[in-house]
Parts: sequence; C-alpha cells; structure tokens
Amino acid sequence: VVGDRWTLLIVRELLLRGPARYSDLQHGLPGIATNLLASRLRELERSGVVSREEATPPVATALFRLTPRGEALEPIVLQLGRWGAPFLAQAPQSDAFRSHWLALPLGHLLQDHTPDRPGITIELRTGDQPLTLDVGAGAVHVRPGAASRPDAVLSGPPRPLLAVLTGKLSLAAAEGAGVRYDGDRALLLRVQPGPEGLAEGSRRGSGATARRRSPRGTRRRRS
Amino acid sequence: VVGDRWTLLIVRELLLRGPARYSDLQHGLPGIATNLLASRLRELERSGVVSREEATPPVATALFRLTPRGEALEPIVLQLGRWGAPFLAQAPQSDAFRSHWLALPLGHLLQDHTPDRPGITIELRTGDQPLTLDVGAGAVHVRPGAASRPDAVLSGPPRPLLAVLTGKLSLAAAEGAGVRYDGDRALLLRVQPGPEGLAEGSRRGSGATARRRSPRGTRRRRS
DNA sequence: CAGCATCCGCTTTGATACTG
DNA sequence: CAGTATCAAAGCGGATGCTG
Repeated sequence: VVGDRWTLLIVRELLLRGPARYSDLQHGLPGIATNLLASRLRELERSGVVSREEATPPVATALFRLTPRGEALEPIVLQLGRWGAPFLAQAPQSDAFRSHWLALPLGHLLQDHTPDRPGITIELRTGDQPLTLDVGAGAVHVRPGAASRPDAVLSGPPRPLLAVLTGKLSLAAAEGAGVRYDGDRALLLRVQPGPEGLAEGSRRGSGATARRRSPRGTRRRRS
Repeated sequence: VVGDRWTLLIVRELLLRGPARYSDLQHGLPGIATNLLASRLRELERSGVVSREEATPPVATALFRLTPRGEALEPIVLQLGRWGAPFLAQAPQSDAFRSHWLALPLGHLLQDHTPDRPGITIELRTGDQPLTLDVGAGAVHVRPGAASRPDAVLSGPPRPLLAVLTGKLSLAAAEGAGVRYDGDRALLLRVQPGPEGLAEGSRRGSGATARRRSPRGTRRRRS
C-alpha cells in the first residue's frame, strides 16, 4: 500500500503541508512524473490513505488530504527520517532539496528550553523558500514561509545551516560555509537540542495532543 | 537506501531469522528474482546495513547478518507491520505466506498474563512450517520450528488461527474454519493480548534488554 | 548444492507533449 | 490547474547456466 516508489514521499508531503493541491505536491516532489503522481494519488485514495476533496464552487482547485489512516503514518515517516539522517552527510550536492522538507524533523528536534519566556520567531532562509520557527510555551512550531517580524534570521546553505541549528557546528565555524546569523545568540541557544536530542533513542512526548513534531533529518531520491 | 523494492523485506527476514544463508533468504522471500536478491544484498552491504560473513573453513556457507545500523530498522518494520495489519483482512488468498513471518509481530502482540506460573510451550501449526511460542517469566518468545513436547497445539489456516490467538475469534467459531486446539484453554488465555494490546497506540516496553519483539500483523507483495 | 551471473519478455518509470 | 497520452529506457520476474 505504501511500498511503491514515491508513495511514502507523497505521504510525507501531505504530512508537512496539510491539505495540498496537485501542483503543490508536484513542486514538493521534484522528479516525479505527472502520470505517476496522478496514479499514486488514485491508489492511495482507493486504499483509504488519502482523500480527494473537490473544492467548493468559488475555488477552482481540488485538495488532497490525509485520512486518519494516512496520518497514522507520521511516526513511521519520522523514524525513517531519523534512521536515514546519517546518510545525508554523504548525499551528493546534486540531490534535490526543498526547504519545507525540514519542517517535520526540525519540529521534533528543536526544543524550547525556556518555556516561561515570551514567544519568539526565527526565520530560516535556505533552499527554495524561507521557513519560520515559532518558539514559545515549550514548543517549536515550524511552518513554511517568511516571518512578518522575525526576532532573528539564520541564512545559508542547507547543510551547514542545519549543523548550526543542531549545535554540531559553531556559528563562527559555519560562517566560512556561508551561514549568516542576524539576532541575539541567546535565541539560538533557546531552541538548540540538548545532547540527548541527537541521541538515537530520544523521545519527548510532550502534550497529550502533540502532533506535527519530529526528530531529525530528511531524505530524497537521487534527483 | 531501504526504499527499493524488496529491500525492507530482506531486512525483515534478517530481523526475524538472525544471520541467514542466501538460500534461506530466498525461501523467505517468495517471488524474488535471484539476481535481485544478490544485487540488493550487495547494495545493503555497501550502505552498512548488512554484513556478509564468509563462514569458517569447515562450513561451506556464507552468512548475511544485520549490522547495528540494520537492526535499528526493527521498530520501523514493526510499525509498518502494525499499520498495515488492517489490510490483511482484504488480502487475496493467493498471497504468499510463510509462517515465520508471524514471529516478529506475535512476539510483541502476545503477553504472559501470569508471569509467576511455570513456563509453557505452545506449538502453532500453520503455513509451511510450525512455530513455537515459549511462554514464561512475563514474556512470549516466538521461534520457527516445532516444539519438542508442547503443552498445547494450535493448528489451522493462518487467518483464522491468528484471529483465535488475538482473541478476535472464539475457538468454537474458528473450528468451522479448520482451526483445531489441543490443550488446556487456560494456556490460550494466558497469552492472548488484552483489549489494549490491539489498540493503535499501545506500547509495552518490558525488560531493559528487550529485543526481538513486535506489535502485530505482517504484509507481503502480490505473490 | 550454495551463490550468484546472464538472458529475455514484460511491466513500471521518467520525460515530454498535449488537453479540458 | 489538474491531469491524460505517448514513448523510450530502466527495472523486474522467471528461466537457465555457470562455478566453487
């Protein structure tokens, strides 16, 4: 059901986007043939993982969304991402990359170490599109798009930027790799994962209704 | 790395067999082309998931085993099995089945409700090969092969037999489907999962050194 | 026999063009 | 925007052959 080529990647795309249009999915899945996307969506619909929703008359676009059965795949997708993260280091530069792919793993990897402080916003500029971290109340929410008035901005190539965020690389060292940071250093420290955060078996089930959060890493096919 | 056809199934096979010979894998993966098995094993070795071990001179056979990185895939394989279990009900009878595929999920699904009682052995006769449940000290261990002197024997076609084991079907009702049980009914009750055992989010991390145990369900390609 | 490599017909995929 | 249609290339399943 989810073992065919592209299928789990389509699920991941829907997990981090929520309901999406056909062309959104196409953009998030660089390299997929359009007939395959159509075919996979049909199969996923038939097996009850995805539901297609013809939008209301004023809007002219159909939406694809995960059913509860589809959302139940989230922990699996997250674990696969975590398992595969070490392989990212060897991934060729030519691999496709979309910044929103970071949303799922970052949401689980980053923490809010000072939940009592007022919330802050950090903007990430990397890849094709900015990413916004909303930090506060002990949680970090990641969403695609630019922040309106960010408290800090971190920009640079994906790899070193990620290394800085996870604390594996100091800002000073990362500057040589093109990473720039504009803001209070304390804000970075607030969200960086502790040493356990990077360990293999860490799990931080916070709220009872917690969803949309992940460990680390992301993966993609050749191109 | 593990997204190609057959790859995760090879990993599952190694998870539940431990170190295995080429031909063991072939038997556990009905339908795989021999060139594909060879090719996948090579790729898995290259990516550090599997290690090949030329046996010591007296023995003439090579062994394939999972590296720690490969064993780290166990929770993912288990969760995929659990997620896919509901689809088993709709699986065509023509699907291939090997009884040892049940070992992983059964080990996690079944429980020992009376850990203080002396250990018992239940033999499962279904599919191509018997399966032995070793019950005792609060745990259920599943291994392929017949039991020497089983305290009970449950036999019949895979589907209804599984339904009886999980308590979804009464013995009386299952007899019509060809299920036979020879032994004390209390032994069955000792291992059957509680109502939470079948629920979506159940997790029973028992011993600290617990491994080789799983939730439920199993899946296979068409044939 | 275990552990592959080779060949062959068929299916699936990727790329592109086209359409309501 | 949301697909369908078409076609070449790659991957797969099955059979067979080879080698220690």
